Amino acid sequence: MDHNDTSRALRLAEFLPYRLSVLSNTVSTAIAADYQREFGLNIWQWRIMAVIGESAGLTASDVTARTAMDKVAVSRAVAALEARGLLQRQADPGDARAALLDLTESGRAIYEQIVPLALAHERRLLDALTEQEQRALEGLLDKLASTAAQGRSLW
Amino acid sequence: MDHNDTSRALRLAEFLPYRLSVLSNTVSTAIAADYQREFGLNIWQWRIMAVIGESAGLTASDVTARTAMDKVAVSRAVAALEARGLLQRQADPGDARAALLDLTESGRAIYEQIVPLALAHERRLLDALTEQEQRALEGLLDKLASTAAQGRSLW
DNA sequence: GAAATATAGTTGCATATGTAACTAAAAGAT
DNA sequence: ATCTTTTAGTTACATATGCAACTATATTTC
Repeated sequence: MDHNDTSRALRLAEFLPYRLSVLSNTVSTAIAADYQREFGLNIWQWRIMAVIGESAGLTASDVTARTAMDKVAVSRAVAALEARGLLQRQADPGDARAALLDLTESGRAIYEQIVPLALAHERRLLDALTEQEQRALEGLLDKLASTAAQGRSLW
Repeated sequence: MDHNDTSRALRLAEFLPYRLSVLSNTVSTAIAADYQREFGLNIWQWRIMAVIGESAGLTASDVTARTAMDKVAVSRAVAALEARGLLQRQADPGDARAALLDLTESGRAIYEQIVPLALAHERRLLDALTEQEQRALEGLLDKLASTAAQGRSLW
């Protein structure tokens, strides 16, 4: 049975999509628990704070495009952040349907606290790899992501 | 700003946990849509069929241990598969609480059809990589998974 | 410059998922 | 042997999520 033979047996533990899913879930769950405990934020709220903290004045649509979240998830997370006073909406002068999003002062304060935590999580993972492996990982993830995304549009 | 400096800025698009999550979701969503359309199975049902197809006679607990699913998810997916006649439970002679799970004939028939599809999905991803990159990926995923899992127990 | 079409964002509803509580059987302790 | 604790699996409930329908504004077409 050849390695490329698609008629070979399938072992779940070795199946790439399964492994990616388990790895991603393990990582995300650990981080999510952390942010929930420390700041009462879920993953989606945190993602939005991350992109707005990085570039203020984006609209919800911009956020949707940059976070791989759907617009409903963005809408809900933005509403929750606004309700908590971490984020504010400003009328978009050029488009009355849209709103420009910014962190409030207290949102910014939390953002400044989260970033180092997030980077520490990432670092803990990357520290298990050599410099060379880290670079290899970058490249592999890029390739896989673009291959996977391609498929999506073709089907 | 040094690459190892945790006080550096955070860019979501380059943040490893985020990239893993997006990649895993893209892959899983594509596969899930496929299995849903072709066989009416969701990811969890498919995972259970995969492990039972691979080793018949496991209990739900065994499945829980091998699939990184929680026992409630396993219970529900097993119930759904049984209701559709794809899987059957047999009393465990040694433990009256447990049941031994097996694919039915029609379950087995579907299993035989899914395996090549699943492998084709995997192959499409891996074909974007050289042989060497594929081996590197294996190793990196192993390292990351074990590092991530370690964290989980410590926290 | 209407009418038709597309886009930004929200809401409602149906389903999925996670946590905790539960039942029944096993295993361990005294 | 009985009492206690653990384990297998299910059920109930509360919350999260995804999809479709909706409102309001922009954009395009004729």
